[in-house]
Amino acid sequence: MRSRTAAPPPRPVTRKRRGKQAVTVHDVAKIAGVSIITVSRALNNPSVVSPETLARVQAAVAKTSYVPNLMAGGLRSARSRLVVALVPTIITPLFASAIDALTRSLEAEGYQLMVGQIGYSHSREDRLLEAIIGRRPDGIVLTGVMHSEQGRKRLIASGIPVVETWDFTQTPIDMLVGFSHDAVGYQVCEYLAGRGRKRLALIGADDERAKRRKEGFLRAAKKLGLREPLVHFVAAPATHASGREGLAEVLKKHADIDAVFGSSDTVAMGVMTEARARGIAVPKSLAVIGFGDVDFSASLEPALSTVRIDGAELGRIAAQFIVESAEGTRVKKRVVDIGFEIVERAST
Amino acid sequence: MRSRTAAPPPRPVTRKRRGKQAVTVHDVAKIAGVSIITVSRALNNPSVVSPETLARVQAAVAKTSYVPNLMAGGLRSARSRLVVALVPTIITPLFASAIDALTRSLEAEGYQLMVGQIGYSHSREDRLLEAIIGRRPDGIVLTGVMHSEQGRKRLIASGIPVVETWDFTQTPIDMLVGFSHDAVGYQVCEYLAGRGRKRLALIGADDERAKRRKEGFLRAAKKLGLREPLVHFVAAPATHASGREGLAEVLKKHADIDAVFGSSDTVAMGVMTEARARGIAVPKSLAVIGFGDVDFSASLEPALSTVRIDGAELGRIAAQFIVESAEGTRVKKRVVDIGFEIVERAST
DNA sequence: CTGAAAGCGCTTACAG
DNA sequence: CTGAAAGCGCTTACAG
Repeated sequence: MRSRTAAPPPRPVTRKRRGKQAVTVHDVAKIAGVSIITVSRALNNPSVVSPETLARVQAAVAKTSYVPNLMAGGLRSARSRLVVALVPTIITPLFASAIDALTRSLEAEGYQLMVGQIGYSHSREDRLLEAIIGRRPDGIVLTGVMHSEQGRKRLIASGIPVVETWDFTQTPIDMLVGFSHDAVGYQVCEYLAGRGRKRLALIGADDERAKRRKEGFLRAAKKLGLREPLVHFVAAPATHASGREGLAEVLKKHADIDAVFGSSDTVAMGVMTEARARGIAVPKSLAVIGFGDVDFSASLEPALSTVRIDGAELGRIAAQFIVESAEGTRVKKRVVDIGFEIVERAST
Repeated sequence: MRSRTAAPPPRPVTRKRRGKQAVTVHDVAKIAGVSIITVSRALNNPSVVSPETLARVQAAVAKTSYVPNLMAGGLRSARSRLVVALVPTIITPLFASAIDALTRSLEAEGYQLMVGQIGYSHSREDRLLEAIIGRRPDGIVLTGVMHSEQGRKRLIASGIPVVETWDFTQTPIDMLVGFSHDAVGYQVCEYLAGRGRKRLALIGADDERAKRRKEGFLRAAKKLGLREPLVHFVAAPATHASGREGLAEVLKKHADIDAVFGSSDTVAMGVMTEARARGIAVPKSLAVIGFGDVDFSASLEPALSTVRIDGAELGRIAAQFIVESAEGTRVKKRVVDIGFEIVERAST
């Protein structure tokens, strides 16, 4: 007995338990015959406890099916080990390989990725951001989202490391891994011109990045002395149907269009479908190129030319940025351009 | 001064702050001139505080950009207000509308949805489950995943409410909203037979649900006196390319196949692509029907017949199950069959 | 309508 | 290598 007048009261046996879940460090410690801090160390830093102690703790963990409460750990350590990725919608096949690589890379370092869909509208953004910041993630990865000034301010104010991806902006919030959409547009135009195409059109979504591709595309066309390309934009997200309608609209204005750059492979597929329905031969009469090189692009008939981004590499770099920031390492190179590649297939 | 020998020491002014983030209830309370519990009430239960107090707290919150730490709140209240949805992969368009409805319904009740991808392999399942249970979510929604016995046991042991979706099993873990895949297979077979098709094939992924559709499909074929349908299954997830290859393989065995049921609309699209490449007319020589009624199905050429599931309704019901469980309401009807609908379009 | 105290389940110093 | 105490930032009783 120490200097306190009374021993601390034992933990009440009657405390509420939510089902069988509420196994705590205390239960494990008791069974293993050690203190709670030793249980914590055995789990988080096993090399500093003796082999026998480790074994006893592990046996107790197994016996009780103990799963540490990460809210408690995160609260005390100010390290949630949670990373949130924000995407426009959960289904965009474009981001699949990047999200996948991000998940795996973070997992290898002991972090978990959770995905939140922010939608293309800005209305829910504020509430969602609050809910996310409230969880105190160790990092946030933005994938093709968040361009409201208020949202940006809120993120900066939160002090949470932020990695923007799939883009290359002049004013990154924090860290960035992406590529220049302007350059994509420019080079795709050059590529189509190099294949002998002269009367171009651009079809797809009106999101920020597509708009920047448009600018590069139009600039290149001007420089190359081509007729100004027709632009048909619809509200994001653009679909297969958008591609079909887009081609129909574009042909109304100029029946002589000989090449289309779609804002995604899905849109480009829609363009090809509409062309076929109208008896327009691809690529003979109309060249079609997409963006993203997704799952189905290579196996379409004709196979779809497209722009490929190394999503896996992008995901790995984003993970590295987050982990280094969370570990307190100074991330030196905070902006990475991963480039892109034009993939030539039968459709052009 | 009360009976303690010394006043509690003031909160140290030097405590570490992570950036500007570490605004706490204490900071807000100080500025508003109230106690921390009043701040908590103003935020969570505003009707019980006086209008003037409420206004002062709200002003202080705005001034400090305070975002409550949900880890702390969740730890104390044993209510994380977090729901986790587990999907095979983040991109499956099939689940998009359900995830979307789930997100919105939960949000309306003050819960957040986070999506975790479990993959089709079972190798990462255990670690992922531990990471999820560790966050103490108020509910878990399973979407076309989790059939390892160990995983099921672990979930049951956790005591967390679980809703299984997109399926109708004999032994639900807890709650369930789905439909019978066996019935889908049976009725699709009847439908194709009703359209005069006699030599059927099934192409797609080998996941649990597709296998059950197969069983219904084969049973119906037998009952109707049709030749036993050819089955070509590939490892999940099946792609557009799987559909192309599948048709090629099936035709090697029986060149006279006159109808194909794909395990997803993407697979069915691949089947149509391969048919076109081979000069096989759809639907004249070959009827094709898919599963899921996704985004692009209606705008393909020919438009794709398919099986539609009301994903939005499914998502809403799943959200209701979780919220009622979390609020302590006894959920009476714990199993809901939402059925399905065969959508006839040009491809059949 | 408002507040002081206690405690959720961990991990961080600090000590030995 | 191991442990007792303190505290992360909230919310829950309990009291007035």
